Amino acid sequence: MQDELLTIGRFARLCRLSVKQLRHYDEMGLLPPVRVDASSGYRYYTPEQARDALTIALLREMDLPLAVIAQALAAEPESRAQILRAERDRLAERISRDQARLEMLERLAEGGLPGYEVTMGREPERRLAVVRAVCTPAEIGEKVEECVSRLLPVLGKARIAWKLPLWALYPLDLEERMEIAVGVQTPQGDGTPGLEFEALPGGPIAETMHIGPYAQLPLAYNALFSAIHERGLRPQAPVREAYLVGPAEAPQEELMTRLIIPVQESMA
Amino acid sequence: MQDELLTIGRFARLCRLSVKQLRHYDEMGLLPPVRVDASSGYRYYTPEQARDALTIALLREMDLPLAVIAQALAAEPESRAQILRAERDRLAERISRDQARLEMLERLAEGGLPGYEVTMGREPERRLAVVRAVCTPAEIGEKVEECVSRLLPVLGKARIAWKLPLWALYPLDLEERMEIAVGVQTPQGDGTPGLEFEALPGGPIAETMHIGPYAQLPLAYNALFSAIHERGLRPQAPVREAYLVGPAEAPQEELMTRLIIPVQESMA
DNA sequence: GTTGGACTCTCCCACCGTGGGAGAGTCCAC
DNA sequence: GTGGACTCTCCCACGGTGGGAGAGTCCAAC
Repeated sequence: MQDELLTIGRFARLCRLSVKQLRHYDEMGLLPPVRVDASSGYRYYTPEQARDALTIALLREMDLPLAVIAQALAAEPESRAQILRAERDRLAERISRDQARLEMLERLAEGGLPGYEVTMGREPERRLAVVRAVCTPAEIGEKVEECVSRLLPVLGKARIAWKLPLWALYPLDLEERMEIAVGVQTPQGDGTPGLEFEALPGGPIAETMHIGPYAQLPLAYNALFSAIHERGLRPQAPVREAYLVGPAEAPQEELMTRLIIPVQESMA
Repeated sequence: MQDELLTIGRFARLCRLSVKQLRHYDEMGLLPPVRVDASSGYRYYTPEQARDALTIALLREMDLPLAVIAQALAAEPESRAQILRAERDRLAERISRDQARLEMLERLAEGGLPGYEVTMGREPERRLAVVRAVCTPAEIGEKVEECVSRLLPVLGKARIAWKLPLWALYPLDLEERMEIAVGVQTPQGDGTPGLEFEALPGGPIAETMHIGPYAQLPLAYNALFSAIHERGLRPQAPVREAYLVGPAEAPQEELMTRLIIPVQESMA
């Protein structure tokens, strides 16, 4: 008795979808009714279509875009699994982003925005031995780690004396292609292969201390840049981070990072 | 020197916002420029406005709606913290929903949709002693637990003999106000205060077995309803779940739940 | 002065998925 | 054949952002 045709309203109730949704899925070719009456335009569905409709509802529940669902429904099981895995990864990434957001929001809600004390001061000249990398804003964490694990062996092999803390240098703007540098202060090492040098000029800077996970650094930068702009100063690249207490020495919550941004009087 | 005025482009670069965004925030009154040239319409910002702009950027980064950001900026610190806490809760809830989605997607990607074997069969008549509750789809889990912890003491006190498994009954449609029932099969107990009785008629049913967390039940229902509709049958309320292995006996991954939906030949 | 290039303005349209509502037409049971 | 429930199409709304058209403005270099 499968030939029985269902009007859109009935079919919608069966599948827990709205009539609007079904019409939309028809329009976009995702789930066309088996029959559309030529004169009245009425859509008619068969009960067998409930399988696809339910699957659509299920995948929508998981927030897959309709376009992706369309692909998945049309694909062979293997490439369908491929698509679903890709969506799973997308979702997993969103969750981890949201986790970071949640922790920041937590901190904001508890401590309020004024949680950071920004100090204007002067930095001495420093000469850093660095290694460099290019990355997107999202990759910063891993790239810095990678840089550290490239840097330390080179320093060791060349028997270069250096002192903590580790430093990292960043451009002022978070672009899709940012060049970063990770290094340590040292007077030695000229000409060591794999090593480059960065002369950080001394001068006026704004700084603050961030205590907590690196994912919450944006809070500190918010305070820092606010303070700089409010004073009518201009930030100067590169932004410098000094890792006073790093992940090897303490848990996430106790990491200490000193953030330094060189500034220049804007008009003077 | 704070009186220096910035054009929208400069200001946008300062705050890592796009010109479009700034114009939008102006239109909606969230961040109006200090000065708008009457004849040219040019917007001019002061460096002090960077604080608000950066805060907006920060909160947007955490996905707060602009309307909420506007509230938060305008509010006193205490009610601001209130707002942020509310947003935090919203985000936390989204994360947990996404977690459930992720697990389902995982299962879908690995096992594929055909992971469920649906059996058509017959159920005998059953008489359940139940307690009832009203809830939204999201609350089902906790409400069922609560029902169980209401049910068992009543049964114990009234010295009613009953047998496992625990059953739950649900309406066919997941509405905002769903009435659910949780109970056990027993021939006794008439008139016990706090206890109601539900006579489940025997007859044709469709069933499947779900193994895994309750958050993944939608997958099983998808298969179950698909099978029912494909055969041209009509599901009959109430949907029955039998908790063969519950959370007290096994970890999440090993929970066993039997899903039963009574059916009726659609035309016969 | 004038010119050119970088900037800005406003206005409209697009995305995504869904819902609301208008106004007209259709189905079916009584 | 009539009423009520259903369906149709078409447009607009939400959120926040971006793209692009076409016109106007600013400022520095010549």
